[in-house]
Amino acid sequence: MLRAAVALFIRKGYDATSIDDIAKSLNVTKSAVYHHVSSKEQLLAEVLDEALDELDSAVDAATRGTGPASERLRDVVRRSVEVLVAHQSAVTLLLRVHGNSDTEVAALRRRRRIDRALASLVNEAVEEGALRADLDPDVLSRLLFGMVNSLVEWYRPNGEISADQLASTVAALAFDGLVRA
Amino acid sequence: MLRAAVALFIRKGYDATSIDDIAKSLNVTKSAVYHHVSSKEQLLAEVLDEALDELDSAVDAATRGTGPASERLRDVVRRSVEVLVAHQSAVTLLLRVHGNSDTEVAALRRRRRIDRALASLVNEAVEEGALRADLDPDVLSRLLFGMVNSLVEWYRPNGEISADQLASTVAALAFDGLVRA
DNA sequence: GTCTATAAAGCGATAGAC
DNA sequence: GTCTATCGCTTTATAGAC
Repeated sequence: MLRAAVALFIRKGYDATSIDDIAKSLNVTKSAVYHHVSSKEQLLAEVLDEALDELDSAVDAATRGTGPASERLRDVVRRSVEVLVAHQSAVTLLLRVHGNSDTEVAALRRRRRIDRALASLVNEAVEEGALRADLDPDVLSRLLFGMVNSLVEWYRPNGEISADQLASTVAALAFDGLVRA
Repeated sequence: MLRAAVALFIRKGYDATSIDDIAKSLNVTKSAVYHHVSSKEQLLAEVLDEALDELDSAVDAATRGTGPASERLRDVVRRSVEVLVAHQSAVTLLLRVHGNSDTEVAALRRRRRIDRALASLVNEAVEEGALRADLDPDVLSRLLFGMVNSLVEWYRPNGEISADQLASTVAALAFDGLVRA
C-alpha cells in the first residue's frame, strides 16, 4: 500500500499522482485506498518521517562523537550514503519537497536542521586543520552533501555496485579528488 | 509572463502550479494568461529548451575540443557552473522533470544525451592517465555532475560569492578533494 | 475490506463581450 | 489585451450498500 504509493510518487511526482493512480496500481478502487489511509498528505508524511528519522540518527551520531571532526565527517558521509541506499525512496521524496503543505513545511524545517549540523561539522574539521582552508566551508558542505544526495537520482541497488563500494567511492572522491595522486 | 510562471514552477513545482496561480501573481485573470500562451505545457517546453540549448553548447564545446580530455573536463565543469548560475531557473526545472508529458519525455531524452557525452569525457580523461583509475569512471561522472547540478538548490546570485568564484570552488573540490594538500 | 455513487472543489482551456 | 462566464474533466474525500 505505502510501497505502491511511494513508487508512484517517485515516478510521477507527488502532485501529479492521484489517489486513483495508487488505487489502479493495486487493482482496487479509490475507496479501498481511503479505508487504509486518511489522506494523500498523511501518506507523504509517513515516508518523509522515515527519511528524516534515519538522517537524524546518522547526524546525531556524528555530532555526539568524540574523535576529530574530520573523522566524524568521513563517518557521516559513509553513513549518509548507506541511509540513502537503504531508504532511497523515502530520501528521494524528502529531497523533492517544496513546502506546499503543512507536512512539507515541517519536513523542510527538520531537513534544514540536519543541513546546519552537517555544515557545523565541516566548519569544525576545517578549523581543526584537517581540511583545506582556502575554500568557504559552508559552500564545501553544500557541495559535498549535494554530491551525496544526488545519488538517489541514479543509483540502483540491484546493479553491480554495492552500498559499501559506493560509500567508499563517494568518500574517496570527496576527500581526495579526481586527480591521480 | 514567462518569468512569473517559472518563479512559481520553482517555488511550488510545475504540477502544483495552476494557470490561475500564474494569473493571480500578475494580478490578471486566467484568460489573460491564455491570450499570451497556448498551454501550460508550452510554457514549460520553452524553459526546458533554454536550459538544454545552453547545456548542449557547453558540452559540444568540450566534445569538439582538441586538448587533453582532462583539460576539457575541467573546462566543461567550469562552463556548466556558469550556465547553471546564468540560467538557474531553467536548469532547476530541467533537473526536476519526471516524464509526465511528451514535452517532459523529449527533455529527458536530450538530457540523457548530455549525460552520456559527459560520461564519455570522464572515461577519456581516466584512460589518458590524468584522473585516478581506481574508481569506476561512470560513477565518478555521475557524482561529479551530481555535485555540480546540486548547486541550483541553494546558490543565490545576489550573495557574496560570484559565479566565477563558485566555478573555481567546484573545480578545486572535484579535482583536488577536501583534504589539505 | 471493497464496492458504487456522489459531493464539492479545482483544473486546463475556450467563447464571446468590451 | 483583459474581462466574465462556462465547458468538460479530474481531483480529494465521504456515504452507504454488500
